[in-house]
Amino acid sequence: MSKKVRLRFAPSPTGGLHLGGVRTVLYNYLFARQHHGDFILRIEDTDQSRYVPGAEEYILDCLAWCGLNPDESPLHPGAYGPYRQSQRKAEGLYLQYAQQLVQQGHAYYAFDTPEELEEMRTHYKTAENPSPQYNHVLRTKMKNSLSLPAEDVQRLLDAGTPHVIRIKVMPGEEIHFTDLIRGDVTFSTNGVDDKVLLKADGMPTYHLAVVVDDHLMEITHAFRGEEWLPSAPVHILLWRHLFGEDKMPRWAHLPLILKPDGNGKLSKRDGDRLGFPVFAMNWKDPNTGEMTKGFREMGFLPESFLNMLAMLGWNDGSGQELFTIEELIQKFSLERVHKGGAKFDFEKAKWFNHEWIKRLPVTHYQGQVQSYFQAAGIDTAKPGAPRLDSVLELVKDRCHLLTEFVQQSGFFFQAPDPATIDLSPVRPKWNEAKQQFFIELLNQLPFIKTWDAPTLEKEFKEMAAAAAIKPGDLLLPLRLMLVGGKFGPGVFDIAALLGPQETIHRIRQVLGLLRA
RNA sequence: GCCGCGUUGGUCAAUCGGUUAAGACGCCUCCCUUUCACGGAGGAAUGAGGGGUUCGAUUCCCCUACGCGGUACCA
Repeated sequence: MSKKVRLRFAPSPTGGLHLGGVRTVLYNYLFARQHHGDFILRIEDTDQSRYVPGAEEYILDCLAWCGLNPDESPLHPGAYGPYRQSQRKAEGLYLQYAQQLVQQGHAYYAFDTPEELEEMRTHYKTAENPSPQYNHVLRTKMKNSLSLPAEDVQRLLDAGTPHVIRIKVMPGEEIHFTDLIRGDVTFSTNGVDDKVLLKADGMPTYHLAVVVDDHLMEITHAFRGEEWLPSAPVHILLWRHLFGEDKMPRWAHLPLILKPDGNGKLSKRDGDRLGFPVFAMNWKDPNTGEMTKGFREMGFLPESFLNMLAMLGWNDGSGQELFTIEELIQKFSLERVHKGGAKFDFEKAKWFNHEWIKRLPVTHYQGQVQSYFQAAGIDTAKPGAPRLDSVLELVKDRCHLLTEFVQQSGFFFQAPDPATIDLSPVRPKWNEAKQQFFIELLNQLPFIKTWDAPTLEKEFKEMAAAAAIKPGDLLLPLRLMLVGGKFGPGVFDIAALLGPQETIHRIRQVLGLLRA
């Protein structure tokens, strides 16, 4: 009987949730669900200097919006708590393992101050080696329990001298592991430095924490961004010394999401610069007060957001691009995840959203659209107004973003101001015959027995024929009267939803202007 | 610099040694629509370079180039 599959997403609460982070969550979630396992959220708040209030709650909110709710989290603890590393540190979880490593001879105390480290780096920096590492050769020249006499070390320790614990990496060894996406990856320990495991403030670094916590939480599979690949050997060494390499979770290093122009990781700045969101939801930096737009507020459906992210680095090989979350759970496979990074394409993202707007029932997103109307000061519920769902149904084909419903259908609820309508497209060709036609139309409209689009169209065309005017010459004026612009669904569909009273009212208003 | 990982159209990408190298987004043309879209039909556009291996390489191997990531008491 194999162990239950358990995966974790371990963000540090330092700001908005990046779309790459959401994709990592998604892949975690899909894999966990597919294997009937657990998906865990663990907060990596080991850097107190980067603590941002509200960030953790924000991450939870983003996951909730996406529907990627963890089975265990700080809010819903399971049997493996606590789920914040700061709390785990308070329980002394990390210190004991760090000390165990020192006792085993796999780690050591280092007393170098930040200034001394800085000095070392500038001192040993050369053209060939711009970033000297605290490693097996340099550690002999530094202040640590390997270079200092035992008595000195004990004295420093007794005096409470600030110190860190570093891993002791032995040179000349090949470390390799099998990445679930990349296959065999090999490193030489010669290039691995003596990473700090436990900081002077007693907090573990990511390196120690991720290993200890993954073990204690019985994580079986660990997905993370490709930027972590270079530190994998440190984690493997730690696993070997602490818990046994065979107990280590299977690693998968996900490809990066790149900026659309040029190269490099997609950053919040790229979004600002190019005009698209990078965070899942609006994020307001509590320190600067700066607000960064999110996909949700930009008018994205969680269904399309996830679908789009899933396809950024993965496909099922069939050419299918539209997937429900259930289909993704069923079909997702790490073997089909790309190795190379993918440039983010906002146009394609909007296409996904458009597809989902079309395929989902409008009632599914009516609430959110309603809030956009509200924000625009448009009351969709005033007496006599068309039903919002009918309106949305009619215009959804032309909306890529939920926010576009306002521009596309606002006129249903708020009559265009006749004074501001641009009548120039019809004015030059306006004549007495047309004027008469609309006067006659106004007279006939109240007598239409069945107020629906087909009937209206039939009546309208019959009248046009009787007046010997091409219907085409009358449609644009009618559209301008009802809509206020050259856009929107079929005019008769619009009139049908508007109802007789409002239709007549709008025609009359503008007709008066055209006569002048 | 060093280490690691990558590299099929503008972008996302299929192909797991033999194909006219799919499909999608975007772009262009046409049709539909007496608005704008949707939809439909077409079109332009791709294997970084060089060596091997092989009857045959986009596919396997090596080198080069390029890109990215890492090289913190940040994650």
